[in-house]
Amino acid sequence: MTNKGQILRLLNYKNLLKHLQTLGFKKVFSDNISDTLEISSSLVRKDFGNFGITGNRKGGYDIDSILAKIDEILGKDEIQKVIVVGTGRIGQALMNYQGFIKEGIQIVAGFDNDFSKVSEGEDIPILHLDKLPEFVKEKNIKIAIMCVPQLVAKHTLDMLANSGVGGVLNFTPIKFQSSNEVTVNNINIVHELENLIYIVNKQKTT
Amino acid sequence: MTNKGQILRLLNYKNLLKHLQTLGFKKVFSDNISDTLEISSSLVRKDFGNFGITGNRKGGYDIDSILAKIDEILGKDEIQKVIVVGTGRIGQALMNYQGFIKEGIQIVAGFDNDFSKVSEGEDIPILHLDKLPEFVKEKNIKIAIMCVPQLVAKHTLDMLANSGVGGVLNFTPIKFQSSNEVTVNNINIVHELENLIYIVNKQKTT
DNA sequence: TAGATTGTTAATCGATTAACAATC
DNA sequence: TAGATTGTTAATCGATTAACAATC
Repeated sequence: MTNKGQILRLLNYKNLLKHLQTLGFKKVFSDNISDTLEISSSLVRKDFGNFGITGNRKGGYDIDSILAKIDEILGKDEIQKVIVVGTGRIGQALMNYQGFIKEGIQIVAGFDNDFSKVSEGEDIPILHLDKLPEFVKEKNIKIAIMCVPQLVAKHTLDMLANSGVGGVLNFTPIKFQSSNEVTVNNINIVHELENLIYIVNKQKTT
Repeated sequence: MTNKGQILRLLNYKNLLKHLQTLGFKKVFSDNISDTLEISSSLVRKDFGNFGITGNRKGGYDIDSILAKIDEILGKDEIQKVIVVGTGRIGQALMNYQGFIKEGIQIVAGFDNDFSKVSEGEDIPILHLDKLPEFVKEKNIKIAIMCVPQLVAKHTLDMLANSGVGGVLNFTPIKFQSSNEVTVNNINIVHELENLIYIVNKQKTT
């Protein structure tokens, strides 16, 4: 019932509706949403239907109710603890990214193989990789962001899976498949950029 | 003819084939590729067909030829100059990311609104945002990575489009639509993480 | 009521896969 | 030749959209 893009779409609905809320709107029609997000109003209504969000014929949907329902669907009742593995530039940038906390995501620690990076006293401590399995088990960590060098990516992923992490957001250039133990979502920044370059160059020649 | 995921798939083929090349392989069958990448061999052959990559019945495909062809398709003959707009933690991490250059992508400058960030003498200079339009025109920049705060994202995108940039890789949380002037590819890290959290939490309860 | 919007079913669309003839 | 793989067409699949009855 839930297809791949549906949750990402739900998050877009959420962003838009929160914006409308700050503008003082109470009600919204599927048409309003479809105009802004450039998808059909049918899809908006279908998504809402799939997730049990109901409206009033003629009256549209109540923004507060949708937002409450979306948060319920996403399980926003408790803070999600996330670790960052690999504290190079990108890892550190993500550790300190300010956009997570208001979505209920808390980066609780970084991990690195390099002892000189270790700094246990900080707000968000950086611990040595050796301590990862114990930390994950003790704190019941389910989600990790992986920003390690390509060469150790496979090994790191295995370590995460063996420690009980269930989901990994993978920023390394290696594309991993999800397994029974661990769901991997791959973000390949170089590929995204190359794809964009391709599109732009094609446009130029058309 | 070229559909949305096709170029990203081509980049995955490239990665795999380069790996096979280092292992000493000369030939590859569509079956080999499909096994590793978890797509059907039909799709591999169809992609190759669409891009004019031909093989030999029985003999498979020649790895060197495919790689040459892929680079040709991607337009890898000249270095792509890219700028980074917004030099916060993520912007700076991307400016210094080592993975770009071997794919022919060169970050030529960063831009920031904050004068204290400006440092023109560096390897990759950070210039003030005011100098962006002139820089883009002079150096004929077509691609920008945008990592500015949400509040100035819209304004920055407009500035980029007006300056002649044709493609923007957008890391801000605001989802922009592509227009006639500028193609925008959005990467929303928070949404990717929330999506992953959703998947992992659902698995747990199933 | 008349008009407008939801909820839902059927139609469409596009991407992927299966199947198989051609052929090396 | 016999066997295996490409190249390509037809079938399938899933997601999105169109359409419209129900109804506020």
